[in-house]
Amino acid sequence: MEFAQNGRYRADLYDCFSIVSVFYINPNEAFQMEYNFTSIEKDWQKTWETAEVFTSKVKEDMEKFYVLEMFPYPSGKLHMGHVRNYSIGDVTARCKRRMGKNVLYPMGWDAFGLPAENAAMKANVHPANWTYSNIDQMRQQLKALGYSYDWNREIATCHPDYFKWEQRIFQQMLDKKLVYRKSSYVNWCNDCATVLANEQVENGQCWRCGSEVEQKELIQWFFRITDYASELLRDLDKLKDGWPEKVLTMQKNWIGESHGAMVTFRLEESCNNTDSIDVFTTRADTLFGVTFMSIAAEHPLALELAKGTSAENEVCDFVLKVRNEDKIKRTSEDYEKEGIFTGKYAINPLTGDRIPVYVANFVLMDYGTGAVMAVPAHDQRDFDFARKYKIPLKIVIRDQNTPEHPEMMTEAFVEDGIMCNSQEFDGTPNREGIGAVVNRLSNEGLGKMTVNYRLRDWGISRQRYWGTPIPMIHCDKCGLVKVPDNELPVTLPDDINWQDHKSGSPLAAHPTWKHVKCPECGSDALRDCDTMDTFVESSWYFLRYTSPRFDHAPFQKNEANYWMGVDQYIGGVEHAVMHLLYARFFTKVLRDLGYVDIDEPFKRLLTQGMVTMVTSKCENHDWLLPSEVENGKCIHCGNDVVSGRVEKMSKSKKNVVDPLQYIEKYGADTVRFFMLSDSPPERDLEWSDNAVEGSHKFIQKVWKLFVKAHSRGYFDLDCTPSPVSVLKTAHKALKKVTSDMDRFHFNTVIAEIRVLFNEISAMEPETDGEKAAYASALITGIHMLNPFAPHMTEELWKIAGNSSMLVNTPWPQWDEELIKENTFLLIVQVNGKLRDRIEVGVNSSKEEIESVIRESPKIQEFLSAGPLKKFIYVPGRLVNLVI
RNA sequence: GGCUCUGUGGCCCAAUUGGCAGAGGCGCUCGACUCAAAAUCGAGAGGUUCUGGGUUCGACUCCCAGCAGAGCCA
Repeated sequence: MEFAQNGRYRADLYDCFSIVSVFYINPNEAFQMEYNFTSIEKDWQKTWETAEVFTSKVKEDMEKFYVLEMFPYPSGKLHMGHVRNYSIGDVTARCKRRMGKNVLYPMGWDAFGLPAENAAMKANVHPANWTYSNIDQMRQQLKALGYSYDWNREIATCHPDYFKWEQRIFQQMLDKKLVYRKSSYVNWCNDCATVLANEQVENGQCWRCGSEVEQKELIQWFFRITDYASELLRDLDKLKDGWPEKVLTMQKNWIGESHGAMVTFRLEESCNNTDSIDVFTTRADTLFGVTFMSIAAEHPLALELAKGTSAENEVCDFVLKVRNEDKIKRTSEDYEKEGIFTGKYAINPLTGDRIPVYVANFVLMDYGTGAVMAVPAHDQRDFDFARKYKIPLKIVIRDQNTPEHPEMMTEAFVEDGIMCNSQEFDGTPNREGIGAVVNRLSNEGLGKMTVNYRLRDWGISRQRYWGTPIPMIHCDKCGLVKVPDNELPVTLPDDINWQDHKSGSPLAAHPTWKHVKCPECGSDALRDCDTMDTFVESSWYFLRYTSPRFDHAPFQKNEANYWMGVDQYIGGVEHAVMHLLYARFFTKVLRDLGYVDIDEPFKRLLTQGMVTMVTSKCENHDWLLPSEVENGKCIHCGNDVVSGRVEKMSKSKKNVVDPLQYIEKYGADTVRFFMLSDSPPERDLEWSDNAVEGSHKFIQKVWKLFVKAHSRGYFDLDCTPSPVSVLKTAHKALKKVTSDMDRFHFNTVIAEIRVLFNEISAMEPETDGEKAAYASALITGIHMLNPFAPHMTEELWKIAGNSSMLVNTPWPQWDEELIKENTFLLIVQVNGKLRDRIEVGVNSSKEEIESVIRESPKIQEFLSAGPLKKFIYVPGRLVNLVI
């Protein structure tokens, strides 16, 4: 039976299979012959689910493989970034499964967070209802894509059975002194009465209400991640084979280890019971050049020092002004450096010089001790500051070009040189001087070598509703008391007045929720009304997946030890620092709490590129959706549309397409196939309707080839395939595909599969042996295509007469004998330039090759031109004659 | 300003250890089919591998300098 190859047939495919096409073929066969992706995909999804083929269990005798994608926030709508992320993961999972690994491939929801509260305010729908209904929608969308998740392990972090254990972990961390409370400055919106994350501050204003954001000092809960700074840095080494270099670098920079010295500067007169200020410096060699000191506006002494001096009011104004400024702005290069003299002096520990103490706007409390020794002659920022405020400079390192007098300097001297004006250290190269100076300080009890980290402790308090309640109680008599074990989880109250935007934390504003009896003394007490940063939930969810319904602990140790670590983690590079660092931290903490025996959660990490698309702009209607552009014109006004840059798909630029529409139009297999076919996973992928169309055509072509072979009975032949070219191509492809799969080169895998099907479609088999070879090549092709287009290949597998499921069928093995070549095309170069190609035997010796070459007329020409100086032979590839 | 990554036909991208620059897709041209078009099938064109140096018998690949873009940090 031939397939109708006219326009109407194809149009029918597009119109979702009107009955017309059935008239071309036998009605009984029509059902199974049509590529009706809608029903094929639905049927197989149901079959897989019923047969529980993706359910995973610990099998000690099998090698495990844990594939994980960064779980989504349940916004309710899948976008192309998700589709790409999960398609990469699913191909990996399906492939490893068929290669004999015991695969764990779970999915769940990062379900706490602000959008649910915004929805509650806007639409008066409870955050829980909003979230769970979004989850239902998204789960359905994921299922429609045919991802092979073990849905039995699904978790939602907003479920009490999940955050109960987070509360337990919090309390255990508290016992281990890994949790503490301290006062710190936060972005605060007065109107919304809440803390804002840095990314919620836009141009110094609240992203939601637009009012001015202030810096407010607030008591907050912190995780002592700095206790693990050194291990987090050191263990990056264990990841260097499996993680992208750039992520490792980013983490390393973020932790920011620097070796230096802590130096104590005595205050001339003690202040507020403090008689010294500590500074951290990596440049102890410049200590003799210190001419002033700068402290942060947030430094506890900033206001105290000026008390009682004539400058008190001015300093106070300045400090308060600076404290309200955005921290990111304060560290930027073009920020105007300002400061004010507090009127007090510190003493240089080595020279005894009086050092004026300034408050400076560019010094942050977050780094080091919040106080820095200023060496204007050898630090550009200090230099600028000193010039501005007419503070003297002192040169303590010089080379031959250093001017005699500091006044002659036009910029700071930051190079290495020889120390001068430095007492006994004069003449010492400054690098050596660092250790020598610290030695003296340490002998005199005024300083010591120390390691400083840029990494700060992790502030986890959020004055929000939709998060994990902090399981603590404040009692006037007993202080901070843990909520007893048998009262966990502390759950959220349901009856919140969402129309009241102004009362800040909904938990604090709730009339009854916070009022409890102290578990220790029974007197009236208050619940802690903060909830945890949602990054906490995502810091251990991969462990919960290993025993998601376990109800005696966060997870079961033996299950976790079997499945962990994650063999392949896949997600966006935007989580390169925060999430991945927090998850690494939590893993180490849980290890130290005895829950699991691993040091690192993610063995291999793949950061997938973005899905990009060209942007379109109309001068009357601004950015346009792809659907608002027709033939280069705006559909609203007919003006020419200007195509902008290819950028990450974003709602603001409107260069977005909806995955669901494409699934409906082309099927999940086509969409998945396209997501992986063009670019390697770690690079950006440009969305193009034409290319998607191309993927669909290929999928259809495979279908048609297969159906044709089936109708001609090729799959029923009981004879040995002839070793024809197409069979050889199939086995070669299989070999390359198998190895490229491992390297995540899915785009080259797909290219290889296309090559095979191109050759198959060009072949007209005649003998039974050829027909059998043809069928065998098709089957091999289906095997390789299966992880990418699982539904269609499963259907074809069935059509070919198999009663088993392809998902359960082991990955095929190529026949090395079949792909072995006896000869190869030898490249002959003369002086590096290609001059001839000669077919030679694979096992030819160097001598045989040389004599063959000498017979080549083309080469003889060159040989006669001069003596052969060198004969280079690369076995199996080429020779190069140097003449 | 520092660090990292990327740069190959018009476009997305291959090229495994330094060894023939081209696998695959999109687009384009031509042909077959058609009254015509679409689709399908077949054929084909298309190059300073970002630039300039260096190492080498030989460089897309390694090194140095620069340019452009992206990311991270300051």
